[in-house]
Amino acid sequence: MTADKPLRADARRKREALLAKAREVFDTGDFFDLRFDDFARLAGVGTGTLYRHFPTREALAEAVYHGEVAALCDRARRLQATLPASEALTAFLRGMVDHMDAHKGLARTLATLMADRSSVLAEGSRALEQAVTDLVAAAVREGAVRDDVGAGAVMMALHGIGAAHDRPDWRAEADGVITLLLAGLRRPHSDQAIAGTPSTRRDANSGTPASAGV
Amino acid sequence: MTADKPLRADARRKREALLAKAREVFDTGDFFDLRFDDFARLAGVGTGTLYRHFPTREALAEAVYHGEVAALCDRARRLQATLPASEALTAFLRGMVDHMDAHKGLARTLATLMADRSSVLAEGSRALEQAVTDLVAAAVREGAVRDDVGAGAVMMALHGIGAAHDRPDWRAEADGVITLLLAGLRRPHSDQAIAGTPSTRRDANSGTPASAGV
DNA sequence: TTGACAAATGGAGATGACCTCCATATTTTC
DNA sequence: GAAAATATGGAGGTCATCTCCATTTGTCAA
Repeated sequence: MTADKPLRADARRKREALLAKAREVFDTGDFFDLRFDDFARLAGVGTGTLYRHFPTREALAEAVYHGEVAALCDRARRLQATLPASEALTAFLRGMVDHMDAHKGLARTLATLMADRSSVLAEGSRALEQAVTDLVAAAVREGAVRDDVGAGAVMMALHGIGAAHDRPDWRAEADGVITLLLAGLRRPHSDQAIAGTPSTRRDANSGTPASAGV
Repeated sequence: MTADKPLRADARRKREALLAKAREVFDTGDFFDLRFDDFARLAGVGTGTLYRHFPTREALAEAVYHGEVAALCDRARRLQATLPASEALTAFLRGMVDHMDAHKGLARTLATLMADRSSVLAEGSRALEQAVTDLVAAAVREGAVRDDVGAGAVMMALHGIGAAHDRPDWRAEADGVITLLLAGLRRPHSDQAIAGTPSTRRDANSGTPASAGV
């Protein structure tokens, strides 16, 4: 797919400088207060060069994001090889919050960029989603986790955690979300229904959207 | 707080026109492809007038959002008055997805704007959060729902649903999130722990962030 | 080493969106 | 119906974004 060309020496150097500065500025959270041109200057690079390497803010974000995702995927794989499936899942999700907490500015920035309708990042997170899918699938196979809710739902919730930066009580609430997810994923004992009735019956029906009330 | 002045007749008319057009364009999803100036023209209003009424895109969004939130809060109150607490909560959350599904473009637009670091909207959703908080609190009082996870977590997850527009299988996944939330909220039977151990013990400790993992 | 070709750089300047300002128009009040 | 108050609209200033190309830097063969 990506036929990566050998890239000349100085090009590589500048590119690296840009990425490094980007990670730094992302983490500080100052990315949006910065003129893109000024960012170039800050990284010791001309405007043209910046644009040559990263045509848009999103492209830059994507590159940074890739690193993040790769690290998380590694971690997922390591956990899956070490722990029983459901524990691996738990550890991964809990760790995810830790990670976001430690790099709040970055998570914040990425979530913001993600929300801009540039599905560029969605593409980048494909790998992450695969990792989560694997974790969930393993836990399902192990029998500890229900099989009627896909990993996509978990991804959505994670997205919510990332996007809800600037909530005053972010950490506690993020942990809360994970707790609910994990508790919710646990295979129901016998009584399928939770409480009350779903507004629309659509358990095994992913086609027709029901345009019910308000 | 907001000392609403009587507002002259023509002003009211223009304002209304702007809001109507806004709702329309939001719902179509074309809001971001539109120069703000052109939006004014589209609503049959001069640029100056647009800016007088809504100084920023976000201000406009907030106004539209207010209507949405009010409707949802009404619905929450109605449900709470009609149904047992846990059923009311279920119905509300399920209905929320229905609503987002029916007005996907609008939800999309709002979520995007929400993510731009303009906590203007966060302010606007205060009321919605209060409604959810009330629903959860009632369910807790009724004994059907755990009391160690606040409504904030639910808000986060909802935010995730809204923000994760443009997922190909959005509807099913959104339903999945709600299912997990509801199942997770159900008061645990006896075994508190879900599966495995949380990476950091912090159940009654909202202060120190643990910079663990990855 | 040197010459020649390819690749990359950087910053001056065009572009175009955003927002302000104020002369004119509309509404309200007395 | 006239004056005072309030609102309108669009021409034009401002400023971030991005393009273009003359110049510099790196690579490779002889």
